[in-house]
Amino acid sequence: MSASAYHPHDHQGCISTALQQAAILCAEQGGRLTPIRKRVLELVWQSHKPMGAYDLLPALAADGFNSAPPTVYRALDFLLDLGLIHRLASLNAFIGCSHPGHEHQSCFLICKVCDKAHEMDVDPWFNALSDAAKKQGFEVEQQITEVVGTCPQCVKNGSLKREKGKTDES
Amino acid sequence: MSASAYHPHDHQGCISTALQQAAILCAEQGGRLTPIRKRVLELVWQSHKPMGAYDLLPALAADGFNSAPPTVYRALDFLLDLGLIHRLASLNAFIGCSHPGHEHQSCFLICKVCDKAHEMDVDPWFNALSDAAKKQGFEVEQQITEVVGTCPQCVKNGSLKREKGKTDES
DNA sequence: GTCAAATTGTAATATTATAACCTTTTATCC
DNA sequence: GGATAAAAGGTTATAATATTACAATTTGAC
Repeated sequence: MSASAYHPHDHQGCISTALQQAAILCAEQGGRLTPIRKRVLELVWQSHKPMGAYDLLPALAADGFNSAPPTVYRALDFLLDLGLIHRLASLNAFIGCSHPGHEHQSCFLICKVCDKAHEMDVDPWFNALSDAAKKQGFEVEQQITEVVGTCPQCVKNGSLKREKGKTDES
Repeated sequence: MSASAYHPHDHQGCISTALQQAAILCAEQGGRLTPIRKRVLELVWQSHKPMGAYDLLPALAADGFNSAPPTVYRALDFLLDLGLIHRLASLNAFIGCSHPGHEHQSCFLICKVCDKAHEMDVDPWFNALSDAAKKQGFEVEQQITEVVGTCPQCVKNGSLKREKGKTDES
C-alpha cells in the first residue's frame, strides 16, 4: 500500500520500497538496475512532485554521474518501460509509480498549488471509458488521464488562510 | 452535430461551421477574430489531425502573414481561451473543438495509425471521475483525457490488409 | 579470453514554447 | 477629426524539452 502524497509519512519508506520493487522487477524481467538508473529512480521519488528530466541532471552531476540529456532520458525510458515511473504529459515530467509490477493505466490528480501529484486507482472508470471507445470501434492501447486542481491539503490551507483574512479573495 | 473524423464527409462544412461559430463567440464575448486568428483556426481545422504550432508557420508564411512563433502561439492562445480549439498534451498539438460555445472537458481518441483525433462526448464518465476525485477532497479544475489506439477506419484497413497477406503479422 | 550485446559518453541538433521590447492598429472619447 | 489608451502584431533572442548519431566502454555468455 502506498502512502498518500498529501499526508505526512515516512517518505524514505516510499523510496526504499520503490527501489526494492525495482530490483524485483529487474530480476524478473532481465533488466539491469545500473547505478545511473537506480539513482534516477531515487531522484524521481525524492518527493511526490513530478520531476522534469532537466531537473534531474544537476543532481546526477552532483553525484559524480555523467549528466547529459541522453543519460537521463535513457534511464527514464528504461524505468518507463518497466512501469516503475509514469510520465505526466501535461507537465512534461516524471513521477514514481506507486504500484509497479502490474500493467495498469494511470490517473493522476495534480495539485497546481503544491505541485504534488497523486496516483488514483480508477479501474472502473477506465473500463467505462474503454467500453465507450470500443463501442465506437476504437481499439484502445493507452489511456492518459490527468486531473488538475487543488489537493485536499492545499484546499485546507486555503480555507485556513481565508479564515485569517490572508487571502486575496473578496 | 459534428461529423465523425473517421468517415468521409464534407470537410469544408467542418471548416465553415467552425468559422461561423468563432464569429458568433467573438461577437458574444468581445474578442476580435482578426485575419491571423481566423487563418490559424482554418489551418487547425484543415484536417482532423492535430497540428503542431510549428506546422502552421509555413502555411501562414505562404499566405503572406507574419510567421514567427509568437504569432502563431498568440493566435492559438486566443482560440484556446475561447474554447475554439483544444490542445492535446500527449502530442503537443492543437485540434479544432467540434462543439465550442459551452464549457466542457474534452476527451480525445487519438489514432496512432492515421494520426486523426476524434473528440468523444463523455460527460457522465467525466462526472464519475470528478466525483472520485472530490471524494478524496480534491477540487477539480481541469480534466485531461487522451486515449491512444487505433481508430475504426484503421482497424478495418488493418483487417483488409491481413486478409490480403500484406501485413507483417504472423 | 573472445565476442556480441547492452550500456554509457559525447557532441550536435531538433522541437516546442516563451520573454522582452517595440511598432502598428483599433476603438473610444472629446 | 485628432488625442489617447488598449489591443494586437512584429521582431529578436532565448528557454525548456527531447532526440540523433556515433564512439567508447562494460557486461555476460560461450
